[in-house]
Amino acid sequence: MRLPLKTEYACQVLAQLAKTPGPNGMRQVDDLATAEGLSPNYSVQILTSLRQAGLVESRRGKNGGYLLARHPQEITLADIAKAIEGLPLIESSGGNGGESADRVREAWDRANGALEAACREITLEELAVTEDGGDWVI
Amino acid sequence: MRLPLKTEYACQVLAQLAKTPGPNGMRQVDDLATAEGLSPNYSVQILTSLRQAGLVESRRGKNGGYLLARHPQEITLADIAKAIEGLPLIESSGGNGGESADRVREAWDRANGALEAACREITLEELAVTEDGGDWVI
DNA sequence: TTAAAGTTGCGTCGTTTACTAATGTATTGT
DNA sequence: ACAATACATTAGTAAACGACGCAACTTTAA
Repeated sequence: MRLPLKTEYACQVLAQLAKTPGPNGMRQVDDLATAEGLSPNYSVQILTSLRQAGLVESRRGKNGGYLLARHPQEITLADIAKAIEGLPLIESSGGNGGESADRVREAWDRANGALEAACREITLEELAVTEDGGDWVI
Repeated sequence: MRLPLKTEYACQVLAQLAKTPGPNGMRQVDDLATAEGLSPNYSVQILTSLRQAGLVESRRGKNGGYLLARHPQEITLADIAKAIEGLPLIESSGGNGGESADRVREAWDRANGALEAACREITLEELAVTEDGGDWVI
């Protein structure tokens, strides 16, 4: 199965935000989009999802922009994927009434659980490592 | 992301085969398809993929059918998914040249590794438990 | 007040998925 | 040998989904 591009883009945009130091590290859409090779229009839609999920905050009007809602260590791949796609990460389709359908679904549910656990251990901080070691300040 | 129906169906068909006792437990397409609520035609395509991956064997002609190529304990969700979709289980899309694209991909590669490991621990035997405890004989 | 910036919703085009159908090929009972 | 049976392969297709682009609206700083 393919990881949705939107989820990948969300990770990139957040990584970019995480590289912006300080609690007032605000960045504008065009800036983020350019740095990650995305269209500004689509980036907006992604950032909107992230805001609705509480991962970023926004300021409107002149000098507006986006900033992380919490420390990069407190944002995981699971959070990001949930914000974009919702949980579960792997969703099994309907169930067709076949004899083994329920058992198959249970098995994949367990696989999904393992994936989610792994994603909860991978934080935004790892995605935002910059070559000069510049780091987030409280 | 959605687990492809085809993968789910493959699990169901294999579970059905695993319920057929004995090393000569052969089943015909129509039989398998009916038990799992699938169309015979589509089931054939799935079974063909499974055969090409070496998970089942087939006999043509009168009294033909399908049977497992090895013991249910030796067939895992990872094997099945690989047969239908190929590895990796989670494939990240291209990479757009963005600043953080590589790091994001690495992170999801690790998540994929965890998922694959979990899928290697879930065997066909668990999918084929029958109420009367009837079991596979060598 | 005006220009800059985020917000929202709609539309659309291309790809993928989940099939159906038709035709081919191998095996076996008689 | 032959016909019935069952697997094999390929082509085609309709619906759903993903990945955007566009346009109109709202908020805010200067």
